[in-house]
Formats: sequence, C-alpha cells, structure tokens
Amino acid sequence: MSTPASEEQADTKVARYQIGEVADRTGVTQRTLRFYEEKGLLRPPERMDGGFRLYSDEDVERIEYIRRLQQYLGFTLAEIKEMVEAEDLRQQIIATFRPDRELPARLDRVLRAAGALERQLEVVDHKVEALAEMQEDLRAKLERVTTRRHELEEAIAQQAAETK
Amino acid sequence: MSTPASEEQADTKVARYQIGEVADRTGVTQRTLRFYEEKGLLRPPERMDGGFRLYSDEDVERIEYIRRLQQYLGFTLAEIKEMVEAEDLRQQIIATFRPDRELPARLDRVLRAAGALERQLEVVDHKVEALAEMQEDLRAKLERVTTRRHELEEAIAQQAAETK
DNA sequence: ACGCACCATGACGTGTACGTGAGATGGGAG
DNA sequence: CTCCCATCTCACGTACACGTCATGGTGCGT
Repeated sequence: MSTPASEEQADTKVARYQIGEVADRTGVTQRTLRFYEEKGLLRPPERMDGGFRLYSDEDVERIEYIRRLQQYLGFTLAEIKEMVEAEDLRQQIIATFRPDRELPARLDRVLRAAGALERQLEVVDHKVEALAEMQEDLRAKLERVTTRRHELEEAIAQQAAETK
Repeated sequence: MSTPASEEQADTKVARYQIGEVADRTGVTQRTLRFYEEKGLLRPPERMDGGFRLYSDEDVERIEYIRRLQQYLGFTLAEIKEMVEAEDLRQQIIATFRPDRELPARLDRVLRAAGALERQLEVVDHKVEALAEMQEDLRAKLERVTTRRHELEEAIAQQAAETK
C-alpha cells in the first residue's frame, strides 16, 4: 500500500526500474538510454524474462553523471565514455580488494585508472582556467557597461530637467 | 627585408591577412572561417579587388575567442553568435561615444549589451561551479587511487622479499 | 604573358547525438 | 483470455559543425 509501484521487491531489497521510469527520473528519452547503452556509456542492464530492461539506482546515478558531463561541461560522448570506463575500473578495484592474490594484475588496473583520472583532471584544469579567465573578462565588461549605463541615465535625467 | 610577408603596409599601418594565413595562425580550416562568416559569427571581412578575403588582427582575435568558447566551454555556435553579437554592441557603444545626441537609443543598446553579458555570466558561473565540483571529485578519487597504488607496490615488494 | 600557388563559390559527404515512427512482443488489470 | 499500454528491435530522418571535391578566378614573380 505504502510502497511505490517500482519498489515492491521486499526480498532482494534492490530497487529496479524499467526504462520509462528511468527516462522520467533522469529527464532523458528512452531512445537516449538505449543509445548510451549501444555506445558503451551504460553497461547493459538486467532484463526481465520478456526482455524489458531493468535499471538499478546505480545506473540512474550514472545517467545523471553523464548528463552533467555533457550539458555543463561540454564533453563529447566519446570523452565521457573514457571517463565512465575509468570509473568502472575504480569500481572493479574496490570490488576486488579482498582477494589478495594476483597483485600485479590489480596494480595494473590501478595504474590505468590513475592514468585515466590524470588525463581527465588535466582536461578539467584546462577548462577551469579558460572559464575563470572568461568569467573575469565578462565581469569587467559588465562593470564598464554598467558604468556607461549610469552615465547615460544621468545625462538623460539632466536633459529632462533642462527641457522642463 | 625584416618585415614579414603580410605586414608590408607602411602607409595604412593595419596588417591584413588572407584566409590561408589566418587559418594557419588560428588553427582552424579555411572552410571553417567561411562557415563562421556564413553563420554570422564573423563579420564579412574586407576583400581585395579580386575578391580575396582580408582579415584584420581584430578578426583573428575574434576567431580565437570563438574557439575558446567552443572548445573549452562547450557553447554551440548559435550561443556563440549571441555572445559575439553582444560584443559588437559593445564595440558600437564605444564607437558612438562622441555624438551626444539621441541618448535614449544609446541607452537601449547599453541595456541590451548588459542583458546579454548578464546571461553569459550566468551560464559561465554555472559551468564554473559544476567544473569546480568535478575537479574536487577527480582530485579525491585520484588521491584514493594513488594511496591504493602505494599499498599494492609495497605489498608486491614485500612478496618479492619473501620469495627471495 | 606564363606559371603556379592561393582563393572563391557551390554542392555533396561525414560524424555526432539523438528524434521519430513502424511493426511486433510483453505483461499486468479486469 | 482479452484489452491495452509499455517496451522491444530495426530503420530512416534530422540538426549541427564542419570535410571534401569540383570548377574556375586571382596575384605575383620572372
């Protein structure tokens, strides 16, 4: 009664959503979700017996992450793919923390994840720098324009006073 | 002898470059320059008698500005067009500083320029915020991965010592 | 006046990031 | 079991930002 339609999984406890609900929650279309999957941006989600996709909360977070990267930061999907793949590596690293065998393989994953993170950080640093510069520039211009505006308003007021 | 090929304009003093040189200087293709002009991002440059385009230093700066907006900040050309149009308004405001007639018209231009600048600044502020967040996130992840890396390297060193 | 690199204008092609049906299947409500 | 909406898989369409010929004119050194 009190549980929403998509959370009635009392035994497994993990919530699963089908594509329509995920689309509503994230604000992207179903087409886009399938497209991201096709392009390797989203891991293929579970399926119901009939073939319907079942997304997890983790998937939803990832979708929101992808959208932020795209909309606010202007990354291409190819760049984002690299980034989420690095994220997957990190997850794998965390997941394989317990089994203490084959250390070199784990080190390799860690090194690749570190490399990916460094490259991402470099790109972001570049963008931050460019943006900060642009921000300053805009602020300065706005200030000058505002000054000019006050001058003009004063001049118009004065002219009106003279005409009167 | 000491003057580069494109600066031999001893009388007018203003340097003019044709499209190939501008392309080399800015790193964009000639096609892109014509495309920007077509789309209204660049004011139609001067032409030689034969029809060859002649760009000024100002044009070159504008091209570099456009590229920064596009590459580092992820604006679309349509958005950039709005922004450079605001820039043109600013230029006009400066140019029409002397003739002190028709003050209301000048105020109108100033107000529109201010509005455009404010909108741009809002977008940039948004992006700066998102980027800063992402930067922090990446730094934290990189630090964790680096820690994990050192742990692994130590573990491997220890294992090697034991085997020996 | 000749040669040749440079430039002009179309016109069509390409890659990215989806949009938009079409037609078939799934699956829970009555 | 039937209704009916949601989802499935192709497959073609589209807007943006150019790339890529094709064809022909320009500018200048010799």
